[in-house]
Formats: sequence, structure tokens, C-alpha cells
Amino acid sequence: MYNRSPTTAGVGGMTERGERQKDELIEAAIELFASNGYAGTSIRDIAKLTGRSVSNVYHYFEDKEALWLAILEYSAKGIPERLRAALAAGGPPLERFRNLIRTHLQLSATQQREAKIFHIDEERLSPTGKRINRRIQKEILDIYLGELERLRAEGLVGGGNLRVLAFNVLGVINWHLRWQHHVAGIPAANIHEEMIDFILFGLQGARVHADRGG
Amino acid sequence: MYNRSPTTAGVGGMTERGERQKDELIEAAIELFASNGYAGTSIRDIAKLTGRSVSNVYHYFEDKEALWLAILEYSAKGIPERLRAALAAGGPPLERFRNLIRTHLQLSATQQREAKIFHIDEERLSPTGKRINRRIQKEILDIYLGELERLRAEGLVGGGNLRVLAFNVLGVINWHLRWQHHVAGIPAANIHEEMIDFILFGLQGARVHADRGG
DNA sequence: GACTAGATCGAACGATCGTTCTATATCTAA
DNA sequence: TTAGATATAGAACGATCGTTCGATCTAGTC
Repeated sequence: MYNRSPTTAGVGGMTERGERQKDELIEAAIELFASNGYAGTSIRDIAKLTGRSVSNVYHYFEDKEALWLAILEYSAKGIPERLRAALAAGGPPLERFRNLIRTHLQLSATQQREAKIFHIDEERLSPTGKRINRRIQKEILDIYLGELERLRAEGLVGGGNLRVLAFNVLGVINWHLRWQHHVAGIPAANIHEEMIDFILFGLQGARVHADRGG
Repeated sequence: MYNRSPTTAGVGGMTERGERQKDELIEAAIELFASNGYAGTSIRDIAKLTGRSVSNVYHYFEDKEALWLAILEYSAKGIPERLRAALAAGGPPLERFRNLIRTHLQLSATQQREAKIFHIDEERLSPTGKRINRRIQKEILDIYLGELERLRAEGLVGGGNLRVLAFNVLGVINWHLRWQHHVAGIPAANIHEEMIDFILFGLQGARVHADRGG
């Protein structure tokens, strides 16, 4: 009997080899999605890059978006977890925060392509895809908001709106993805530390500009 | 005789009405490119939104990319000019810089869609398109680098690498495009001033992290 | 060796893509 | 009023898209 929905993606088992092939497909998809975008990447491109057939891709993933979501599952979804892990080390709020940003920057550097996918092209996703994407982004934002409150309690953050400040911080961090290749000759770790300094001093200087309490 | 290449896009004249229609097409294209991306927007979408035929679009623009470049010409290309105009007002370096960022933020707020187009999807463009896009981005970067040097001469910028600092500033500014809709109840002008404070204090705090002179 | 479930393939479907062709309207200048 | 340029439309082309179908191949199990 012919089986509706991918043979192996359902509850039915999957060979160890199958798992390996599936990961290989995800790897290829990450590469292509990151450089050509969602709408700019075809299933055929992914099949060609892995040297397999189009229908074989559909054997592992129900459709194109399922493949996208698998990538999110595979990588981006782990970002909030890792950030929280970095915070779990404890220490004084300032050190915690430095560590948070450092971890975040290292993560972006290691998983450049995944991080890029995570930020582009949201509009082309289905409502479900959007929802998942936004949930992860919100998780990250909340992590930063929580730490900013801690820092403010210590008097290390000026009077600006915390939400605005969090977005400023994320702007510096995420924008890094776009230019990290264009700065040669400086060790990545040094760049990260300079960025951390920029952020911390920026937070300290935040002033209130009326219309809303701190 | 049939005329190769768009009838009116060449040297041959174009009616005043034609100019209006062309602008209308550009307007629609901006709307669609901004919300669906380059690969995600079809010529048919643009034709439908303007209530005209597909071939009529080709009457005004040689191909899809020419339409994209017309948008750049129409809006994004003016950004460096306006930034330089903001600097031309003169004044002490700190005020100049504040004014630069303020102008930049206001421009992004006014031309949200155009600014968004300007930043996404570069990979899908032809070499020519990429070149033009990058030239504009470089112009903007150079404007900031120049001002940062001025500020440093005044002792208002710490010791970090100027290029890194410029990217940090642009990160805060450009990321603003992504979240400005998600902050309600605060006047835009106040948000802008808080962002400017964040940036200026961040610059002051920049420290050298070895391996490169200031 | 036969059975079965997973893995892989080639071909095709209908939809949509960018683009072109050919044919009309519409307008303007002589 | 008519000639010529401009503006617009509809139909079609070949390519590619996401997706499906039916068939074969492969690797274990009885």
C-alpha cells in the first residue's frame, strides 16, 4: 500500500543511514537558503547539491517549508538554550552580561549560515513558520530584557526604555553577521570584545527622553 | 518598424503621462519588493497591483532588475546625498554627528520600504546590481568613518577600531527598521534620541583590544 | 530464497515565472 | 485629417517551480 506523507518522516522508523542522509540534506539546505534565500532556493538545487533526486528529498521532508523548519529545529532553536546556558554560569550581573554577548557573538560566528537563515525571508513562510520563527526571536529578546533589568538594578544601565535598549544591543550583535567578512586582519575575539565595550558603555549612557518611566 | 528594447526607456521621449505611470509602477514595486523580497515578487504581481498588463511593465522597464535599479535610483541612491546635506549644516563635531544619525533615522522612518529593499536580497542581483548596491552602502560607511575620525580627534571616541565602530553604529541604525513597529506608545523622536545617546556613549567607551593601532 | 520496509529514481503534472510577440488604442504634431 | 510615436493589452513561449506518482533498488529478517 502506498503511504501518504513522507515514508520516513512519520512515526515509521528510519535507518541509521537514513538519518545520515537526512542530515546531509539539511546541511545542503542551510548552505543554499543562507546564500540564496528561501524563495531563491529550489528543491532541485538542494537535490543537485547532494547528488540525489528531487523525490528523494520529499522522502525525508513533507514539503519545502518542513525542510526550513527542520533547519530551525536543527540549529536556530538551540540559540536561546545556549544563551541561557551562558547565563547559568552565574557571577556578578556585569560579568554575566558580558558572557551572554560573548557567547551570542561566538554562536553567530560559528553558525553564520544558520543565523542568517534565521533572520531573512520571514514573509515567505506559512503562518506556522512565522509563528515558530517569532517565538525564537522573542525568547532571545526576553533573555536580554531580563538581563537588562538586572543591570539596571545595579545602576549599570541608564534611564532609556529597556525594550529600545535591548533592540539596540541586538542590532549591534545581529548586524555583525553582515560585516564580519569585511574586516580582515583582526582576531575575531578582539572584535567581539570591542563590540561588548561599545554595548556596555552605550547602555550606561542611556538617558530618558520623556513620555515614559524607566 | 518594431523597436527592440523598451520603447520609452531608450533615448526616445516619454509623455508626461508616461512618467506618471512609470512612477506608479515604481511605487507598486517598492511596496511588493519590500514585503515579499526580490525573488518573491513577480512582474505579474506588480502589474496586478497597478491594474495594468504585464507587457505594459516591460514597456517601461527592460527587465525585472532594471525595475529594481530604478527603485535604487529613485530613493536609496539619495540617502548618501541627504546624509551629506545633514553634515553640511556644520557646527561642532558632536552636534554634527548627532544630526547625522538623527537624519539617518528619520530617513529610514520615512522611507521604510525603500530602506528595507536596500538591505535585503542582494544575492539575487546581477553583478551590475550588486555593484551599484554596494557602492551606495560604501558611500554611507565612508560618511560615518569620516565623522568618527573627526570625533576621535576631539577625544570623543575611544580606542577601538574605527571600522568596527562604524559597523556598530550602522547596526543600531539599520536594525531599527526591523523593530520600529513593535514599540508602541513612544514618540518616534524620543526613541531616536535614546538611540543616539546609546551610540554616543558606546563610542566613548571604545577600548583597544590589542593587535591594531587606533 | 522470499518477504518487507525503507531508500532512491525518472517522469510527469499543473502552476507560475520572466520574457516576447503581435495587435490595437491613444495621443500629438503637421 | 492623417502619419507616427507612445501606451496598453492579450496570448503565448520556454523555463522552472513545488509536488506527486509509480516503479525499482537495497538491506535486513524469517
